Amino acid sequence: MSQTTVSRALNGFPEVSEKTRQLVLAAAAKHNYKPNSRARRLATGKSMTIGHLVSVSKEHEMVNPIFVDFIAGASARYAQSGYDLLLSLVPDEDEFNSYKELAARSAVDGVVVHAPRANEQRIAQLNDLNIPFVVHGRSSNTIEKYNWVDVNNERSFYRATQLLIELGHITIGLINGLAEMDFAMRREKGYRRALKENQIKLTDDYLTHSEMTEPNGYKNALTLLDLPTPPTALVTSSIIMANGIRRALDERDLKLGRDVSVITHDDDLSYFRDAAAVPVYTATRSSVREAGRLSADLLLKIIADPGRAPEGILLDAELILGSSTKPPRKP
Amino acid sequence: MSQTTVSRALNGFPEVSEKTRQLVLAAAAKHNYKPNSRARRLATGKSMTIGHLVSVSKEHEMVNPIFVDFIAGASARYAQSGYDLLLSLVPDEDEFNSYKELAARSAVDGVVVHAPRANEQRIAQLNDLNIPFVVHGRSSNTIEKYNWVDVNNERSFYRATQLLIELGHITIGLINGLAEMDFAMRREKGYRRALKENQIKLTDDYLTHSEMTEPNGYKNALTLLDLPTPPTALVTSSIIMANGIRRALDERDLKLGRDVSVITHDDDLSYFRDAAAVPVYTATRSSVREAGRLSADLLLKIIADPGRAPEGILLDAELILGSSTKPPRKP
DNA sequence: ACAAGCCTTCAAAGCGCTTTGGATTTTTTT
DNA sequence: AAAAAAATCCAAAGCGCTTTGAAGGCTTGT
Repeated sequence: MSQTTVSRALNGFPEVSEKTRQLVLAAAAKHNYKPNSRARRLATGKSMTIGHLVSVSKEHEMVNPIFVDFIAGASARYAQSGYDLLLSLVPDEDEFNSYKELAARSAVDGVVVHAPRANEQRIAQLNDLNIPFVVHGRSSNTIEKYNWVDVNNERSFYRATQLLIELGHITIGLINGLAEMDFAMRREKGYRRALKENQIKLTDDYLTHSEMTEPNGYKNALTLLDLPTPPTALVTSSIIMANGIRRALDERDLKLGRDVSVITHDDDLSYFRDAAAVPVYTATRSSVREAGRLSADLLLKIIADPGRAPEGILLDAELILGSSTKPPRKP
Repeated sequence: MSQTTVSRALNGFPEVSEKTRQLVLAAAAKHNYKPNSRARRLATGKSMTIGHLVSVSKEHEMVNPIFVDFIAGASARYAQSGYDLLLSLVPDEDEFNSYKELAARSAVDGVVVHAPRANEQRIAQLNDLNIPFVVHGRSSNTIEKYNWVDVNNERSFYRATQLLIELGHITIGLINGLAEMDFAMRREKGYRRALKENQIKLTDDYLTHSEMTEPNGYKNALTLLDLPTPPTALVTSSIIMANGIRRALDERDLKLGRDVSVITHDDDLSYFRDAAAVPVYTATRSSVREAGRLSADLLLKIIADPGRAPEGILLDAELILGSSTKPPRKP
């Protein structure tokens, strides 16, 4: 049997009879034959690989655990379509060079961009490189068209803040992610809008920006609690920070909910799933794993049809009531 | 200039003069030329790719965040040596098939095995497939020779338990990872040995096994605290569970350290770095990122020299004193 | 000045597939 | 039964590199 026939049988071309195809498939299965990826990729001109470049800040060397869940969502989709996932953690200063290199040696058919900043250089750069990509998040100060999957951060944090205000809170702190991050900026915007609409004036002292680690949650909560007029409620961007906040409250002998209300954004991380009947935290919840799935689907669509007009997928976070929010304690 | 000369100049062969090489390099830099990965890999017969298969339990769909930090460590090493990192999250039931498929289509030059069980099938299977691999961890009930990088789990937990006993604790609980995991088994062994050497007899009620999530830490701590004779000290396998334990203590109005002592294993995760002058938790600490680096180095060595005798690298966790351990409270 | 020897360059083969275009066989139509 | 059409199959080219084996250009020694 000729090489051509085998190749066609394996790749589902119609020129080969069903009988022959079955024969080929049986033989392949028997000998555990799979076409060599390297040869196949050279012949087809496709890399059958999606790149995920996540940048690691040189100073802090930190990698946000949400990536695992995001990638868990995406990975399954790639596998279904026969794509491999190439992961690269790059120091943020040579982020662009990494993209350029991947493009030059054409190692990937597409990439997903993680953690975009409010004005993100990578988007224009990737458009220039002409390599299909999807951004997980958006970039506010970018005019270029691009594909993205994001949560409605502004609205979520507006609602969260609004909820606290309706409960009677006036002094509300925001423990946010790094200031340059797009999601952090949008969340701050939502927070500010709610305050403004309710004629609440707060200085920027009630606002912190940092990498969303547990220790930072702790530290920033303490900072806010030490203000002359400490907040009676906190909004925070990550359930990991919320863990730190709880530790700070604990140390100050304050009770979560009773003494200080907390609303957190909840990415529904598998190792922090707040799934009790009454969740621990009132939260703006949106599954980052689902975002991973959607991003993967979108990227595969773009690759299949390069002419496609850029698309944005906006996910609405649910506002889930838990036991960490109560009216402020009467003095 | 001929293709040969260019290829040799780029790949650092001695047959090309320094002058020519500089010329070639300059031209390559100018046009941002990088040899096409696909072609190069076919020609050399190497995939220049390392596979990381992490298995996702079908039911829980969970991915342990320690992978991010481990991979962050490994990824840098791969990049240095020109290797790509192929990440695949596979449902645990078709773990083996995934390896087989990777081998058949020869998509990787080596793999690292994550989260080995006490008797791990994959080791024999990979030896059969004859594909270079390193295990992050070990597998107790495996006779095969293999390369591994592991922490001295048994000794760490022996020391941790011993420390609690020396402080005066008698009733000590262990909140461990899944029972089938090798690390969990070893840690239990260390815990039991310390108890035994001190003639302390405890039923298995003081021992829990589960995936190491925050909610499980919480739940299991409550279970232990609700025993007729509640433990005055707890040892746990993950700082994420420790967060859950602290929540449980908080809910019971118990103070970490004062009322209940806790020692946790600390993988030094970037988002949970316990770096205060006096750490929050007394901990057996070992950087999983460092383990990632070492595993990568070892794997690259094996690939470069396939004849190499299998090697094991045993890391000793430090026992770090924090403020979560005190003598038991006098009743 | 010429042969020997080394340094440098090159043409061509080959990596293991897919894909093209043509050849062969089988089926259908007249 | 012969011709036309459809269904199969096949040989060979090509994907973009690396690598082999041989040729060309320089230098050195006599």
